[in-house]
Amino acid sequence: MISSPPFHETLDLSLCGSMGRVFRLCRDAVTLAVEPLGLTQSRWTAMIHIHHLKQGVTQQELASSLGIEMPSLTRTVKQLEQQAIIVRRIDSDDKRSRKIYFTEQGLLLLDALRDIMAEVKTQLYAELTTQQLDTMAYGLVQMEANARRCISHFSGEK
Amino acid sequence: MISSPPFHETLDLSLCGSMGRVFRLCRDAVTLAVEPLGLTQSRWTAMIHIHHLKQGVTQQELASSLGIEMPSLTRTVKQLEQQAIIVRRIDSDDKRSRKIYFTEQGLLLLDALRDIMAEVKTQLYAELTTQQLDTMAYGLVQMEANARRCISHFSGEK
DNA sequence: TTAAACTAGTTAGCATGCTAAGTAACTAGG
DNA sequence: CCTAGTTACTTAGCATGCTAACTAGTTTAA
Repeated sequence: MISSPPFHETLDLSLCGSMGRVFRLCRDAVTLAVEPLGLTQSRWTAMIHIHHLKQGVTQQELASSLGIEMPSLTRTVKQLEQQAIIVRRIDSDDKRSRKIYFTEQGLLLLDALRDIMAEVKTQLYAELTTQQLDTMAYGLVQMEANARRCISHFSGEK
Repeated sequence: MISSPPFHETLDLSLCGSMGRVFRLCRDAVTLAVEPLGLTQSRWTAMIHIHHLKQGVTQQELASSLGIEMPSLTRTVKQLEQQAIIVRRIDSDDKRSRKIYFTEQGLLLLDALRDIMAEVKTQLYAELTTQQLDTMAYGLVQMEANARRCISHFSGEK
């Protein structure tokens, strides 16, 4: 157990630097594993979210699920469409929004992706107990709330 | 306590997506708070690390401390030098390496920065016990090791 | 001692996040 | 019904991470 030095000493330095580094490494691990499928990080992440949200999701909903802004998503969905992994159809009820569906080819790719991800995930969570993972999840949720409060505090102050 | 649903359900979706999102939010919180100082995230992060590593640190050492690659750092130190926050001097013992020092102006800025960061840090860690923070730190260290192993596994396989 | 290998740093160009500002479609108030 | 505001999406351009490939010192070994 790496319990000393404690968090506020180990990570004080970079504050959230460790989180960013671990995030990039995990991302790279998956991206490397799915490389044979020709997907980048933003593309495989989006595919997984589309799958969980069910097909016919709007870009707005997808962006929100991914926790990114619309312009960031626009680029990714355009690429997925160019690769013929998804198609976008204008919603007949609201012609502003575009609903996303997997193509047949996209569905095949999704299956392959999910198999590989299950494998990688096991490796990334190795040596961590469910309880530790839960504590981390709780901490992340709490820090997210704290950060949002902090951001509105400082931007309101301006 | 947000203990249900557990980690592997809440975060399965994005795998490390939450981490990335929280990381970006924390970063934005600090960057917003230090905005009056005219610093971007990469610049204030580098300043804090230079401070902890002591002046005269090489770019190599700094990049390693930040957990980023040399080319990423090159851009940042160049900007810090342009802003007259640091100076770089060629090491007389090894003319390839450039050692980094704060200017007087840079030291003043550093003090202001550290004051603000102490404040923000308190807000970001609010509602989290030392034990929870330690568990998170431990988890991050473990996941970092897992990810590195995973990456070498998959790149070796090619 | 001199050629090969390594190391510190740079440059160029990609991936992915963002904000600001624009367009087109929908909604609500007069 | 028309204007004003809102909403979904796009475009343009910045910030920061990366890899690949270069320069120029340093080290190693024949």
